[in-house]
Amino acid sequence: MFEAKLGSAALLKKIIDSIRDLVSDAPFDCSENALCLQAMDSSHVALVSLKLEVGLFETYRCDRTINLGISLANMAKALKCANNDDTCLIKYDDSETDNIVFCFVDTKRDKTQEVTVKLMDIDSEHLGIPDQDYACVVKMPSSEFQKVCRDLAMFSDSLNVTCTKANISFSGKGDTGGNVINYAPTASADDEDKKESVSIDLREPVNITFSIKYMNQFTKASGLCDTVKLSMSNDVPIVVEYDIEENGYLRFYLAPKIEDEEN
Amino acid sequence: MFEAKLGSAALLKKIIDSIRDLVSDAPFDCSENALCLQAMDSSHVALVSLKLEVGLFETYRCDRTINLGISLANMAKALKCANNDDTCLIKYDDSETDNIVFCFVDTKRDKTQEVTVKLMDIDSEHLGIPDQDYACVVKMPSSEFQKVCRDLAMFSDSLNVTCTKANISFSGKGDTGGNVINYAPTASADDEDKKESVSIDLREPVNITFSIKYMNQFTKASGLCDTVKLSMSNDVPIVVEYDIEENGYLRFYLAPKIEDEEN
DNA sequence: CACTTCCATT
DNA sequence: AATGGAAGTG
Repeated sequence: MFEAKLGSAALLKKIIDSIRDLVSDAPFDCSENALCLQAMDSSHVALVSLKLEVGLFETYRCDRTINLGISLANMAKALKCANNDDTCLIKYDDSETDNIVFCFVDTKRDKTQEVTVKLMDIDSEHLGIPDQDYACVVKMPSSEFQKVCRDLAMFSDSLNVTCTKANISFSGKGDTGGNVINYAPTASADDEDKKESVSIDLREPVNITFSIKYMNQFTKASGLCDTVKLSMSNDVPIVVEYDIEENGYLRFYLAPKIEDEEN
Repeated sequence: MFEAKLGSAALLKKIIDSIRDLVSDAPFDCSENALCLQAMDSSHVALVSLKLEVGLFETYRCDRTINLGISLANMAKALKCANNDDTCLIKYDDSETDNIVFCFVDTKRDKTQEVTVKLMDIDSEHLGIPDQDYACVVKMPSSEFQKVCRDLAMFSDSLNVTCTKANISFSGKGDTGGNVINYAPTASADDEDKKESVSIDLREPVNITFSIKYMNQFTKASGLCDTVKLSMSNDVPIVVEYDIEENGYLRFYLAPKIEDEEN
């Protein structure tokens, strides 16, 4: 038996909407401490890692570790049935192993809704991702990063990040044009302005290039968190991370492009 | 000579837009007391019945009963020419029997517009629909019913309604999932809350199933009225009714699906 | 947060 | 032409 209740269905909606274009079917790992999901995107280039800790839920009960494979398209359909501030209970009953049930309650309307979604078998290749130290960690407003990616995509297929202590530069170049965007990290470390500012925590300079198409997929999660954290080292996958209400995260991993010298 | 003037073209726009996908050509019965329309949908499964009583019009003149066949696509085109709060005069002149004319006036712009639409011959099979007593009459916010139909369509082709004194339940089930929506009728019969609430007037319990595709067509009329009335008896066509400003109605009739037992 | 409208897509 | 998504308004 697994049962977990979210105060509002909106959160889960946002999460699923931001990964469903990347991953069509995903295994949810339900355990005592958290609800997790890890999956490669369909072309096996990017990795999505989601963690929703117990603290996010109003109630949480997980009798035994279990893995539930779900079509995210169907899950999105189910969540679309909820109003944003409906309560959302996720329920899996061991006696009814084919399905997962989402119960939405709108108390002010005396309305109850039980949406059932069929489960599926997914071989969950739980990739151990090493927690590693990165040469450079940048935090910036997620809407700002979203715009950077959108703007660079105008002319380019790839996004180059060059970061020093004094500056972070995003750039892209294509046949018909190019674009370079620079941010100086905000001097004041005031927590006040933090949300609006770009901060750079740098051990050594970084110069690294990614497919912008995937980046633009990732930034669909911008609504989850005001701030995005980019963790980078040369020649290592970037981590694009959105915190979820202090009790979880949605992380995207993307390997750098191998630069074809002059081609 | 037939001449009837509506205070705003918006009303007629809404009406035509909500039935034009169901019925492509329709006969308007103009008589002394009302402008009526009855038509089967193109696949002869659903019936649309519209009545616009004299009270809806600012002026109304109908010398003799007459039937005007119109392509609703063309009528929609004509109405699209009007601003929503233009005045709308519908005019048919016996000396010009090929056409109907819509005159739109935007007084604050001193703008006048005459749109002429060609008439067509339609054999109007005026089906006498018996006024009957239904086992169950439910009133609920039309937007709510619209959402119910939309949500059920996510996983199912059909909508089952089960209604008792204490509860109304809409449900649907498909291969990949299902959905059950329950409403407890609002206890307070306060007219105040009436718009927000679900009311059930039940003589005997009902359990009946319909094609959701047609229901979703019907609910396009939700903008006409805050409340929808569902009149049901087992094995009898449902009536989905939207009142039009206390002086008319738009009703949809749909025969129940014959349940294939276990298949 | 929800509704409405508009735009883009299939 | 219809559906679904996005944006702006109340």
